[in-house]
Amino acid sequence: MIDETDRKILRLLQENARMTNKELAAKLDLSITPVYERVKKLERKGYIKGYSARLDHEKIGKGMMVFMHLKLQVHTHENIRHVIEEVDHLEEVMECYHVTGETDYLLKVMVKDMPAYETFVVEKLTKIKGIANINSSIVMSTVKSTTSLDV
Amino acid sequence: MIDETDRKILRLLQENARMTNKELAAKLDLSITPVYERVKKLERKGYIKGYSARLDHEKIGKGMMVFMHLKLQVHTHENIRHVIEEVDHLEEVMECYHVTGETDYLLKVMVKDMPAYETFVVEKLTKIKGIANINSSIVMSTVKSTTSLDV
DNA sequence: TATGAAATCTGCGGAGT
DNA sequence: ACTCCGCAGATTTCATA
Repeated sequence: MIDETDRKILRLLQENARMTNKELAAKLDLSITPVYERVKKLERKGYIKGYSARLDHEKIGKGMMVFMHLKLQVHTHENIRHVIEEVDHLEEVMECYHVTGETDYLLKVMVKDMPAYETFVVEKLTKIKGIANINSSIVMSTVKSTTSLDV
Repeated sequence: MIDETDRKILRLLQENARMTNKELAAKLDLSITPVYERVKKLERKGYIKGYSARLDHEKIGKGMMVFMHLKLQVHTHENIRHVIEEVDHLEEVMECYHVTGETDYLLKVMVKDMPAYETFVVEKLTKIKGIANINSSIVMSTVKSTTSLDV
């Protein structure tokens, strides 16, 4: 199990994954060695799965975000497996979840702009066999977006 | 503008933000100095917004994810501002978008489990004035989840 | 906790395009 | 002017006691 000090480390590394052990130690009022060992332990035990750079979507040409609700035609094991496999390969699909409710799957899609979105839908998504229905919610603005969980 | 070398750096840092300049240099067939300068430039120009540790949701007690579609009662400027402000403060809300379609806002919510989810809905979300309707999609499984954009 | 060697970071001078 | 390289002092990492 992890204690409050570990949780503080996780909080700080969520905000800035490149913070040095020295900086962490200063904020936690510890010496460098125990911090170093705690971070290694958190990585080893899988609490920390990795470290990512957060990029500016607009600047790198992914200014458009769309949430797409997919409904399957038939819920056979084979059809589900096929759709999942195809969706998984699409680079525009950042996230895909099997959800409860009206629809079966929820996709977060990121593309450059509206023409790119149309191409994605026409050339890729609708070519996948087994999808009965697509309902899209285009993101007009981001009210909140964080990757930092409340540890 | 950024070139192919910069894009490679972005790709690599999206996968592992803690990669050293030495490692980056080896993969890019460059010496350490230009890599160092390019990374600093990408940070300075805002292509890189920061670095985050990716945590294991289950392990840190956020095993349940729910997408919530909110519809507002009235779309006055004042009501919108109020709802946005309240939602922004909720630690369970990881993301909130203003979207097109049937509903007004889409929220990604992360909580420990079903009781925690119920508490969140009853004690926090439904106490916000101005929300007419909530439609929830509970995540049963994650088919795909990546933070790495196709740079 | 503290020490110290190894690795890495980081800024500068300089060369090539 | 831009991007590269190598050098060297400062800083950080990480094993050891």
